[in-house]
Amino acid sequence: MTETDAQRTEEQPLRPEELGTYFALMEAVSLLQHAVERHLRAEGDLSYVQFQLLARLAGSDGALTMTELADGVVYSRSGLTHQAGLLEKAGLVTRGPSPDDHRATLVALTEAGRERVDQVLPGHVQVARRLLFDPLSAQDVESLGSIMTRVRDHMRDLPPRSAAPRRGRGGEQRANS
Amino acid sequence: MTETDAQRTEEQPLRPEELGTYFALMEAVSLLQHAVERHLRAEGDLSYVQFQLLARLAGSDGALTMTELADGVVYSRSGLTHQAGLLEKAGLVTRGPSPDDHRATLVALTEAGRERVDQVLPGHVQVARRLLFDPLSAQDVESLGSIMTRVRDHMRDLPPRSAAPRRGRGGEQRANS
DNA sequence: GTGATGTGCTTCGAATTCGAAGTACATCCT
DNA sequence: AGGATGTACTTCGAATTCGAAGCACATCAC
Repeated sequence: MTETDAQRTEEQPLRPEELGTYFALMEAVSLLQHAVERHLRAEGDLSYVQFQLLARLAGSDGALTMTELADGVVYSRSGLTHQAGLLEKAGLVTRGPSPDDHRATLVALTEAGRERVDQVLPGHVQVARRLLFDPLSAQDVESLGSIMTRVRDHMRDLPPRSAAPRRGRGGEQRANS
Repeated sequence: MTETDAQRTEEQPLRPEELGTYFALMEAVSLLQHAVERHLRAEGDLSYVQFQLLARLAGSDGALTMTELADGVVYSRSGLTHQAGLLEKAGLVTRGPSPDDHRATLVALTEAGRERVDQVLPGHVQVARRLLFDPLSAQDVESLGSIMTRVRDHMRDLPPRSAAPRRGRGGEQRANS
């Protein structure tokens, strides 16, 4: 974190090295995500989002509010409402009002939900291992983890909305037609 | 530490190191993808897929068939048909029959399509730089590129089908139709 | 206490994606 | 040739996602 040029984020194009890295990253993750999704659908009749929600509930032993549950998984509350409704209809979670906040909804995992997670988790892990970790060395895994953790934390701290990132001095205008 | 190669892809759970790497990777790319998508929509009224298609056409100067164009971008031909139709209706590409294969459709970039790409590319690159490359050193970029290129090529070479999750018991035969 | 603002969640509509079935052309086998 | 198989692409229907608008509750100001 020593040499951080303040002007790097200006108008400079990406160098070939960076471009290749960017494309490889996006395509690899896209492939991985589709493979994982297909496996989850086949083995447990779950979408990736649904699995993420169940896994997050399994992780934190208590119940979570809709907003806490959505954090980092979906980008709209309505999407979560839909998925939570499906999971509830499938008997994998329960929804109930919070005693604390009477406008919040607490979501909790049912026994069937926990079983479903346990059912698909091994296969999920196996796909990740075969597609992602097999061609990597232990050193690669550590580097990748360090890099992506940094990137993720960086993005989380950035203004999530495009709300005035920095008092655009000069041309921010978009001559649209 | 002893490496049991043969059983790595078996039933072993991921070690905490690997799990953290996996989650960080997926979440970071998800965040990046959403940010990029929003930017493309705002600046050029394009979805990420549409931009990828246009960029791919701009890269290879000639025309491409639908299948070539879809490769690595969408995972169903029907999705490409839909998007190509939208792009054609917007005047960004043209579709015509191939003189070689009379069942293939050649897609080519129009002048307006090239202009659109040039219009959104700087902003796209800027988002990628700000979100992805800013917190990374040159060494990180190189490592990430090397790792993800390897992973991507590994996935491309794998059997794309998810068949035979277990040793083939039961029938896979289609005695129908 | 009453009103104004903010938070949590849910409909509602539009856009996108995929898989399965269908059509048109090409290629291979006998 | 003639027929079977394979390839390229296009409808068609189902499922998912997001954003905007709306409702219910909470919190703050006066």
